[in-house]
Amino acid sequence: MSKTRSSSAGAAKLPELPRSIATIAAQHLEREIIEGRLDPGERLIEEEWAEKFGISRGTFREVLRILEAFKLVEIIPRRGAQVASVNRRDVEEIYILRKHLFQLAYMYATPNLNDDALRQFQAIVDDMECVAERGDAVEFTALSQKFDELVLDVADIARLRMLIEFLGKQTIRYRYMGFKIAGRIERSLAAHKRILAAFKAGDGERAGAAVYEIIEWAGKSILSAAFGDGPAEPVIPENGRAREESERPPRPSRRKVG
Amino acid sequence: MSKTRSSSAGAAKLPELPRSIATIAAQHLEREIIEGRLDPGERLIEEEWAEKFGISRGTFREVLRILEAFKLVEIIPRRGAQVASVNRRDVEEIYILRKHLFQLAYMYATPNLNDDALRQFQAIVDDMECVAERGDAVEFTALSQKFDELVLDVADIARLRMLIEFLGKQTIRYRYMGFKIAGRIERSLAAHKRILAAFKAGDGERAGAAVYEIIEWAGKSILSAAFGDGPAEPVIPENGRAREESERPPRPSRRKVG
DNA sequence: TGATAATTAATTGTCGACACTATTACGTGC
DNA sequence: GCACGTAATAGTGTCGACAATTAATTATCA
Repeated sequence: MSKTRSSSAGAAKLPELPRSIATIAAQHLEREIIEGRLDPGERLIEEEWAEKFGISRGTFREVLRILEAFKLVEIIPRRGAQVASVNRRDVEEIYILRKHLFQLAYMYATPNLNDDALRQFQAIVDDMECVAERGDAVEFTALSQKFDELVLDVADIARLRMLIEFLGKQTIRYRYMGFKIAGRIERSLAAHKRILAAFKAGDGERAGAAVYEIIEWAGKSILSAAFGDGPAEPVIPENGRAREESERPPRPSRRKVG
Repeated sequence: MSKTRSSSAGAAKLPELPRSIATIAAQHLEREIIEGRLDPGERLIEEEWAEKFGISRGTFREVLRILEAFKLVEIIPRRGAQVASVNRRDVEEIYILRKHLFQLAYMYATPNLNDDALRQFQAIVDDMECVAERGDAVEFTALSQKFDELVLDVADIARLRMLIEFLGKQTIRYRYMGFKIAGRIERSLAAHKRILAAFKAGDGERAGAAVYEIIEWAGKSILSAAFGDGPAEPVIPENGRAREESERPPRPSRRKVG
């Protein structure tokens, strides 16, 4: 539904340009990584995966390059590729940016809202309310994402969507943890109600502030859920400042087990 | 100097991991595109360029994938790659985001400032003042970029830098136009003085507001310089909203001339 | 027994070739 | 002269093979 991104009206019917095999394979591997079926740091052996996808190594190499650009895999020259790992600091960073970017999206969306869009937002919030009673976290998250998607459609800044997607892909693994966080649904629902009200009032500032807050809260929750509490890793720079490679699997071991 | 990004202290001495040939070639082609030596829409024939770089087509294909991720080339399956084109709306978008992202950078940098960093900023502004008297736009721009780089170092949010770079690469072609804009140096110099003062006062808000303004102004100037005035292309959607592919070279013609 | 050096195996880097497709150029009929 | 269909050609899609390099294993020596 949000896949084709043909949000509102039964819009466009682009010629649906054929996607290259590399792109398709990239999307598949991306899902594997994003949805956590592959562990961070896990090696991605070209021949192995090429065979899995039924493509040649050369083509799979393109796949790796694509995913490298999204920071989903790390390519170490002459040593191979591995699933990118995300440490605590990375998640902190991403959530800092995420909250600001969504704030922008919601702010820029507001003046573009029309009655039709407002109705759609209202419908989603209604659904949320319904789902919240059941306590269905998975479905609630889907609705929340639908809401965000629609906002991005309305904001109509293609690159803003790209930036958010770029960051989002790197944290979905962790966002799934959000399911279990106590009070998440209630908070999020309340936030969305506030946002909807702000939308109706044409108050972009307030809408933006509301997402900002809820994302900030979500970020903190996920951080403590995933990495335990404490104000970020102690981060004791060796010489002034050199976090960077602080935490990394010792080295991709050649054989899985032996 | 800003190349190695070893900002302040004579930091780190990472093993300087060897870069793959594809990465290097990608950087070269990137420069060609970014610095405007290749026209937007120009076809990039694999064999041709592979030979130019002394690499094989397969490797150049990786190059194309890398640059595609940065939106510097467009790959149309079964039809080939071409230098990405940027229309007026793209530039508008990019500048909207650019000003917000830099605002963030400057805001987040402020609390991290120490005396050493402040001295460096002071030095750059001094240089700027000097260069401004000569009216050397090129050198002034270099200093301005150095200033930005340093801010990003201090802000210390790796992904913020990435996002800014991502957007920046797509507009350098146009930013060069900024050289010629009347009053640019004076305005920019004044802005940087304000920023420096804000930094010294530890006032991130003010610093952020200052960059925001100067970038907004720069964006507008470049827009009118590059595309003429008028409030964005008329953008008359065919069916609700479908700008997207509005303006694009008719199709990459097979042969250059005939 | 522990450390170091030679050997072996696994995996990446790179290339050249062939198959396939889309675009152009040409030719035929109306 | 124009529309349509057909042949030629440029260029991409894909593959398999070989060379180079790194990491793991074994052998050697103190």
